[in-house]
Amino acid sequence: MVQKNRAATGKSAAASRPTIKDVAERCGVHPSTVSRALSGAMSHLVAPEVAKRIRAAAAALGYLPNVAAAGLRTGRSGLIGVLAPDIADPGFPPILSGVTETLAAAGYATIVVDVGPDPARQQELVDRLIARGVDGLVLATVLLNDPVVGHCLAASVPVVLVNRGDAGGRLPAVVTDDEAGMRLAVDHLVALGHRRIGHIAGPGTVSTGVLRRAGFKAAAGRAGLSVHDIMIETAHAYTREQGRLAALRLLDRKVMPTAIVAANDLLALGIYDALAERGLHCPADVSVVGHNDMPYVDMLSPPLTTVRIAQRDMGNQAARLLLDEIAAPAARRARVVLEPKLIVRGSTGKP
Amino acid sequence: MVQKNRAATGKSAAASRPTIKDVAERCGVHPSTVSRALSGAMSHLVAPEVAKRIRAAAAALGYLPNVAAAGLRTGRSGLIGVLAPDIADPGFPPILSGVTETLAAAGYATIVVDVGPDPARQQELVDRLIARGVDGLVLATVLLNDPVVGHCLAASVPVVLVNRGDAGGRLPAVVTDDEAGMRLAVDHLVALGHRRIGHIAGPGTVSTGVLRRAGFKAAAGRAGLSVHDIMIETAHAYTREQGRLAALRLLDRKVMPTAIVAANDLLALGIYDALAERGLHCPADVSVVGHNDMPYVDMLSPPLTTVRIAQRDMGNQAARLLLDEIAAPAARRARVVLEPKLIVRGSTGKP
DNA sequence: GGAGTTGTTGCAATCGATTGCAATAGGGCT
DNA sequence: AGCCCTATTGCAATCGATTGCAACAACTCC
Repeated sequence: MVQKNRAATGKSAAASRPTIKDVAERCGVHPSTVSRALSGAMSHLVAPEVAKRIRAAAAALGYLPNVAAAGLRTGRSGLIGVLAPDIADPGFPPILSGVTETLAAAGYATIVVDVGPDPARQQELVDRLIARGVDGLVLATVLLNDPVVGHCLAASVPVVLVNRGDAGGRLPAVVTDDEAGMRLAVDHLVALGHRRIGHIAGPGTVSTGVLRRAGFKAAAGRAGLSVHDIMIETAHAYTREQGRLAALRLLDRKVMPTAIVAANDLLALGIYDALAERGLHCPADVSVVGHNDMPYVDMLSPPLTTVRIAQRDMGNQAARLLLDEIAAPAARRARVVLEPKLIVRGSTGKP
Repeated sequence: MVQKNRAATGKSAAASRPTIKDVAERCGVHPSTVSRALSGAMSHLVAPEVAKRIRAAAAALGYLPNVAAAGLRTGRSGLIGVLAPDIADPGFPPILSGVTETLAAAGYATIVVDVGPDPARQQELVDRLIARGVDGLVLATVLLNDPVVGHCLAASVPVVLVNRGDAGGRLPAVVTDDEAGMRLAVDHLVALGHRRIGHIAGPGTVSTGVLRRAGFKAAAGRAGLSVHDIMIETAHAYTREQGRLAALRLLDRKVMPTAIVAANDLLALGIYDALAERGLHCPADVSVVGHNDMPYVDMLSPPLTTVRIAQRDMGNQAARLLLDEIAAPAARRARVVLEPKLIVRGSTGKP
């Protein structure tokens, strides 16, 4: 009687959604039959006419299968965790967009978590995601020697790195060719006639920081610049403000560079700030090259010359790699390296 | 023997994480005791010394409670679904950041879903989230008369709207005072001496589109402008490209406006594009005012004068509202309206 | 010394769906 | 007519954690 009542009340029965049992009762069949009829893989086991009746009843009741309950039984949650350094950083959304696009197409939902500055917190967040039963992890946050890598390996949960790699190459990753990107930037400046070139490097703890710095030095050497021609300052974080501070340090040196290559567009924004502060003009006094080609840098004054990396594509590929790994956990650790491209705009000119 | 083996093998036992049962066996107690010891609310029911032993064993095993299983029993998942119009739109991340910040502090994780253009898809995505057992929903995507509102009401799942409202005010929402924002913009331009002012309105299907358009008209009237002084073009979407097209329509009229107010910063970017295309200069030929103060519009050329809305705060308040609603489903439908602020930069000047 | 507390712990049902196995019915075959 | 095979369905265990209820011990109090 009670059930009858509940069924009759229908949706006004507040929080309690209809379950597979309600559908079964309404059709006079066993819950397992309903499960099979709605399942896709097992639906060939149920008579077509009965299946149709069940689908109709499910629709009429507004039945939605409880994914968590199914996941408990099957051991797969259909959830993927994504660790982001900072969602508000305009460089990240395109990557995320690519990741979710590919994962959604494969039936996965994504939980995005902002890590913040504390790396210890990162480990805890990974645990929280594992506790939620994620089927895999995308990390856009790893440091070069990050304990979280070992942690993930120990937990034997499928993981891919995106945008940043780890030192040992112990996990599959999708990154860009950081050294090639810097070579594009330096060669462009040298071709314009620059010889005193500065570099604002990213933090020494992340792969893009050290690889782009190394790429800068290598490219300068290959172009025939001496160690006295180049000057490097390190930004302590990939932020506009840290870019400004590092740029000021560069501009206050005895001999000022005629061009500056930033490891990141956000740092380049900071260079613009510093130049304005010193009353200098770009590109007349100092040329500036960014890195990443984040959205809308073509609207800056002057439009930013920068190294474009295929962020959305990076996200797509990372997702695909993760799906592969979920399907075949034994698969080899892949490392995809994407080619960057120089986009010349108005922030670079002859010295 | 088998269990013993598995326990001894420890973490190398591949996919199978330790369960509450493993912890219980290791301590020689019943699983329910472990649950209580680790629970927080029920931990006062277990002897302190036993609790300590249990916590130690849990840590040693690397035990993480299976959130999905707990949720199945308790009926709460600790998940909140967020529907976004477009993660890549730079106006959205600050809102999202505020939402997740407040929700994370309350122990909730968020699933962010990009809706895309198709509204029917939105309904399906809501269903998918409900099937995942979300405890609440944040919608940043609703149209003025959106069927999804009724859908959510029928499903009796806690919901708040953010940034955009619905026509009937049937759901709690956190929005900005769109009409006040337009008044700020129009008054500023009129004070500078402008009389022929154009407006690029957002789509007529979303609240910000119609309210800002109405606010523009009202402000113009109040400032003494006649209907012949003002001219309005509608953008079919909040994108740079649609802004460009609408701006071109405005610039090609017989009498050109000396200033244009955009319903959105992205549309304002499109105005910049259109001006460049026609060889016009801002603010010398045409002044431009944006709306939202999205990140880095201060770096544009010229820096954009715009109406700032407190996006992060908006996200925070929306999350808080949702938490209230989850705690007390019967609570009254609140509507929080935030005050916008005019940020004057270089894109506006005398006509 | 017996009754009544208080503090701890175990038992077993439960959440909703999935799936291997058993059971049934009906058809075709010899 | 009897047997086997196949198609369809039901049964019951299971995933991992939570929680009301019962059981039990130690202790207090009269």
